[in-house]
Amino acid sequence: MPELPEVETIRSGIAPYIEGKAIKDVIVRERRLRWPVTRGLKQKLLGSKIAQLQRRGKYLLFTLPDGVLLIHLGMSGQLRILPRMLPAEKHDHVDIIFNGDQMLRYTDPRRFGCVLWVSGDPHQHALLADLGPEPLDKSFDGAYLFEASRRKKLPVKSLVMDSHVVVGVGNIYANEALFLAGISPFMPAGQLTLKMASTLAAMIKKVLKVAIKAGGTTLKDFVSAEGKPGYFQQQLAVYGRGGLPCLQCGAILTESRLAARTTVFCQHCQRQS
DNA sequence: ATGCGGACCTGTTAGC
DNA sequence: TGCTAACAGGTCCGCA
Repeated sequence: MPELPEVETIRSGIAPYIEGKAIKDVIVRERRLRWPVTRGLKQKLLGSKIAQLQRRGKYLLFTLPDGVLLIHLGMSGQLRILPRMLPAEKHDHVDIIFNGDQMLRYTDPRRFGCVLWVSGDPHQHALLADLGPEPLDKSFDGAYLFEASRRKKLPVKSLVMDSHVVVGVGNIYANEALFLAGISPFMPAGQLTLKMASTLAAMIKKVLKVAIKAGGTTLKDFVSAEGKPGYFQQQLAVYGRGGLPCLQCGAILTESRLAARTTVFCQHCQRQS
């Protein structure tokens, strides 16, 4: 479900409800996520206050006095603020209950996400240590992307979706950014010029920023912490528009598969090489 | 080292 | 209507 804008929407939506709140109870109904939910999670969390909620790529980091709660939503994860006593449904795997009347509920039908306790510096954790820069940071720019693409034969779309190169760019926004940059998703990364890499980096930033402002993209079931959908889908130029006319030139958009992911582009507007 | 395909899961939808 | 196959917003791992 979530790419960077959706995770950021969740982060900013949840933060005011939980920062400074003490944890009163923790209920784990299903430990079998991507990695097993940390044993003894309840003991780690009970009684402590969440100092802040940060994001690194698509990971959420809940900072507590003795460590960090690391949550990833995978493809189908949801994180919502709900009334404390709301009955659990089928895929409601973890509840974190606060003093007062609210809880944070983790729901994930496909169970590709994770809920892990990390003691010590979370950025040293194996899942975070090797991540690339944040796309909205200054360190991610054309020069960086150009350098990262040298001697690479893989398609440029796969390059920008590699979290070790840059975090947060999933299938929707990779398609959109490549369209805005006028670059074919299939172009071998090593064929990018510095100018193309600069345009692409700029378009990645642009599309992510606009999507964050819109509260993310709701194709099917994405909802924010408060249960509200996102609105960026109204601005998608290519994703989900295969077979429809290109908004720029009117040619029919091509839909194909690249690395087992749906890829939509305009053969006229997006250069092959 | 690089790049690809498979794997992990369930739910929904398209097609016969 | 019902069955089956394909597909879905992620990403780690093993293999060539």
